[in-house]
Amino acid sequence: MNDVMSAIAQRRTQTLTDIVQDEIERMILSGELAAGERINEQALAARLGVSRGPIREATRGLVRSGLLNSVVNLGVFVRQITDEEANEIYDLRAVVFGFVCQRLANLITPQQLAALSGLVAQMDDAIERDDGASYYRLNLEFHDVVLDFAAHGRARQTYEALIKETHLLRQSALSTAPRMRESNAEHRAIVEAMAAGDADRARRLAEDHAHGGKRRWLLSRQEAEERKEG
Amino acid sequence: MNDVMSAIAQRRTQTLTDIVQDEIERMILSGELAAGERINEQALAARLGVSRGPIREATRGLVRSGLLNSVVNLGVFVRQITDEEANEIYDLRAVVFGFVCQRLANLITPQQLAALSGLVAQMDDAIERDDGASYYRLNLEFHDVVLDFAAHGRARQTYEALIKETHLLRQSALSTAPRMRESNAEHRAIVEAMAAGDADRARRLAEDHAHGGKRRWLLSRQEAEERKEG
DNA sequence: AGAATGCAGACTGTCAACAATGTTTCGTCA
DNA sequence: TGACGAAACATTGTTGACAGTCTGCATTCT
Repeated sequence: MNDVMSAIAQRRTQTLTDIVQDEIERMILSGELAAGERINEQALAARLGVSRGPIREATRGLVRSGLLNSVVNLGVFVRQITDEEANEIYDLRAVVFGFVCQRLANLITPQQLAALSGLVAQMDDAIERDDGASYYRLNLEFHDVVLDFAAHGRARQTYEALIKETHLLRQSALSTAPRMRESNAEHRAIVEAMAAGDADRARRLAEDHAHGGKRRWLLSRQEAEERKEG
Repeated sequence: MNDVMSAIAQRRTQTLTDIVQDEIERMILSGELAAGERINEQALAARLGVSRGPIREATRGLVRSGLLNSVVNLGVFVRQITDEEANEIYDLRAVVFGFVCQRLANLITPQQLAALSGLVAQMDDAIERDDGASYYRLNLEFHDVVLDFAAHGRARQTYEALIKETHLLRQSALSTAPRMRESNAEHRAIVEAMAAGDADRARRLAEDHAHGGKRRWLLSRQEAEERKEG
């Protein structure tokens, strides 16, 4: 019964194009589609059991949001991000996250502060247990919750679009314990600035934290290169 | 001869969908399509002499970039921006413009400084001549040039997307002389901060300037309301 | 042997038709 | 007269087919 309801509701609010778009997005972010790879319309249409129309409409949207790029008469490809573009994306991420934290510092409630502190504590635990997977998940949740609390829809939207693009980098998310410790210390400092109601400091720390993310990315990439060469 | 070349080049780089997309975007930004208005696929297809396929693909892209929104089985509509959304967009614009000016302050050349100063002077002239149209054009050019000089593709892209969204507000661009003077004084201050190499100050001034844009928008809207009531 | 040409297959770009959904009009009944 | 229902119309969602373009390979010519 509930299935039927949800199926109908689904059908009422989602078109095939929407479903296909989500699916392609998922395939890209999960790495199922590698950067630079071409999307074969016919093959994908056959696999999903739809015609090429919805596929083409879906890819159009993803082209516009930067996940794909399109070449006339050749098709659409999963976007390959250059180092320079990655740098720029990180820059903007830092700026937007800084803004969000500045804003949140001015309107955060004690309950929200407790929630953020709790997450930081949980991340500390995960580091002690050397549980990288949990840390990764909690880290995502921390940023997600901050975006939620800041209650700024457009900032959230922009930030999430940027995050999706960085996912195109397919960077090894694995991080060493020292790096996780460093990152979480920055989290704690941000929360403390918010607790003190020091919006400017919260902003500066948040920007530094995001830039730290770029630095840690560059480091882990460099190490990967060295492993490959050695 | 050159015509042939360009015609082929056109065909090589632009598909019908691209052309339609540009056209719809133009129609929205020029006000030809009002906010909230529905886009009739058949009618538009007939007018442009194409089939509905390219129209649908084009609208999909514009939905993704926020200029249109789509309702299943009803069609796509020119997006209507609420006051809250407009506020949020102005917030982000300020943040991005601040970042751009901060960056530019660190790498601007004497020639570029001279170019910006020149624009500020021209705007002063336009104000003295009470030439609102010229001021409007020069103001756009000033921001455009700043974005250019800053050489940050992603920031430019994000900023321009935000600008397009604010165009959905269809605000009377007319501005009074005192307001233009205020705005241009802010321009001059930004350029001076850049000349001094004071990136932090340039950033702060640029953010204030963008927030001033929001304030001036609210004022002119309020006046419009009062005119309507009175 | 190497370069140019022609051909076949695969794929994208575009279109027209069909199916499903929403809206309006008009007639009927209380 | 006004509310209700059904049929006609308009519009979107989806599909399959056709035309144009690109790629790779075989063939031909030098």
